[in-house]
Amino acid sequence: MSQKEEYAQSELFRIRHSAAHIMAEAVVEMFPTAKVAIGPAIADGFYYDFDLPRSLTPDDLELIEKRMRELIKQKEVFTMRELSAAEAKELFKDQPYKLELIEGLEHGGTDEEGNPTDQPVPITIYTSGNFTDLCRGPHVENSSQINPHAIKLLNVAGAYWRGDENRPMLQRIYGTAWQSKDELKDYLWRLEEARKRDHRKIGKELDLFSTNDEVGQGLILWHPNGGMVRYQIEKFWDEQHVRNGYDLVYTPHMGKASLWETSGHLGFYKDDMYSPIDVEGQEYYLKPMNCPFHLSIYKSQLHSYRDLPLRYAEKGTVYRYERSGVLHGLLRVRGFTQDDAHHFCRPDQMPDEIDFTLDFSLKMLRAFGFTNFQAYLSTMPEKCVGEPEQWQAAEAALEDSLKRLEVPYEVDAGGGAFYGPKIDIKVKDALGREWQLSTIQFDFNEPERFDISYIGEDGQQHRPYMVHRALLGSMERFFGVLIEHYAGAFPAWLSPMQVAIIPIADRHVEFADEVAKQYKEAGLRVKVDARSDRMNAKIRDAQKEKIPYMLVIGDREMEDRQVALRRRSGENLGAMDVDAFLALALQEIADKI
RNA sequence: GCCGGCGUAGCUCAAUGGUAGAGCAACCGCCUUGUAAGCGGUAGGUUAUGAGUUCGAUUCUCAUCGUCGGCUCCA
Repeated sequence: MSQKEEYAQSELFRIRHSAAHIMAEAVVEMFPTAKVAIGPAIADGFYYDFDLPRSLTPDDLELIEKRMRELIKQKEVFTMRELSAAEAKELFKDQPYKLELIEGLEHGGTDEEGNPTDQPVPITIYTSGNFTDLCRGPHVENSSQINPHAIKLLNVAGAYWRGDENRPMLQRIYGTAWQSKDELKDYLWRLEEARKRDHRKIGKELDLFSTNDEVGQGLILWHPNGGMVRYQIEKFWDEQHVRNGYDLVYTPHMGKASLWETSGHLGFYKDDMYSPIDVEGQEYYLKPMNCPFHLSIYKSQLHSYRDLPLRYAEKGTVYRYERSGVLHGLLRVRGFTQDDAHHFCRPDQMPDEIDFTLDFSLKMLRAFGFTNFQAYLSTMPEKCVGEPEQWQAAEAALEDSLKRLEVPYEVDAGGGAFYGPKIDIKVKDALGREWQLSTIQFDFNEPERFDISYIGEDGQQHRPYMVHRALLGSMERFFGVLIEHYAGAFPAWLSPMQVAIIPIADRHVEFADEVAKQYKEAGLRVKVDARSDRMNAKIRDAQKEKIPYMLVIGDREMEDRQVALRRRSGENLGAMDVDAFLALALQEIADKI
């Protein structure tokens, strides 16, 4: 059973779903002309969509929440009744959204949660207190099972009816509900913690990156500190790729319209691409993907079956149109650098190639401190290109690799792109949140379109398998996730500044400079805080900058040519020889801790 | 793009229909310091941009831009 199904059957799910009804009751009481839409339980809580005569304010939420507590205390009983479509339509005659749902239930279509239903399903209503809702349940038996001190309304947001931007905009109230007050407290703490770790906030505090009105939305400026982190990531990435049989390639930021016609992007991806640029009467497009260029490199010469597999890797910067409302810090931008690669292999190499790719992917992610993975295998959709045998072989290879490497996974049957099946890997961060990073996708479309081939043992042309993969996803997104995972306190190997040397008084600065010079020559990123401030102030500033090592130098240290090490954790290791610290730091950096 | 909120100094935030103030940061000076803020001073703003209402707008209205929470989509 998937996590989702398990949740749907849990007590907590019923509590949240019921809380949504109680909330609707309170809202309808407050706005008798309200039209109600849908109100499901979701991860960590619930929501309900309403069509209301005016916009809700935070004050309204408080009133509604207060009223919910009163209603809960009235021990409202949830009673279910099945009825005919005609009866239901009469009952909800003033509720257009409900009528639409009833139509759907009657004829098949989609249910309350948007899942397709093949055939007419029984129509049920639930009544609690003065509120009756079209609903298939399940609910708690009565509202005393909802803990009035474990619910909280969180925010209001606009939401289209059925998620369709051509339909009316409704007001959605999000709430959370738990079994105990402590669980609620814990959840609110997690929300607060997430706010503190927000990469946009930390990005500003640590001067990592910014965006700028004049530059444009969704375009990231990497400041020196962020740039250093990125440089370290990329250096490691390059080394690992070269060591693992990749060829590094570099390709342009734009290409002629004909290239994108060949690749098919102008057919199926045009909405995500920017308007063409006119160059001497020819149309060029900024690249939304790197594949056509890698395919063009592949095509630049003949390939023998002996040359395969070939792996072209590139940190390729792409541009995709994103609607202004969806942009979000580093996580959703308009220009970003994918850590992209395309593998070309023979059919007989394909399973090993997938094994390699998944294994390499996990090793890379582990190097950055991620240890919890969840994979999603998406298989053949109804509308697709390629031969069914190819799909089956590819899906089998993907699934076998997941099993062999013991990655927990769920299958999204029919969820693949039209051009091939894929594995998406999500990592869990320090707060237990999931982020999608890696993706390993087969592509049965572009090899055809570009008509790529290799010469087999038989002297004939054969079509290779092509796999598209990104491990970190994009540098921007990955950086955002790293910032939140570490709350800005990067491991030493990634820290923009690794060592802060803190002379206690002016007379120690000269020795501090000497030590700094030695460390810099050994490859450490070091600064001397020579300001005339108190040592305490310098420590405080270094802590706020999240510098992993602080070295205090006073009379005693200078006398013995030592440094007193204080770690970012607050741990004070006392004085040690200048060389001893260097060895320690270099070791920890090499170990990526 | 759409619905709603927000936009005041580098940062975090005050204030008012009569042209703005604090803390931190910056700069200058004093202090020469022992594991998370020593003290004093100086400077810094066309209150996002544009238009309108008004004797007067930073405050009210509208538009634009940006941003935040969502819808949709995804790296």
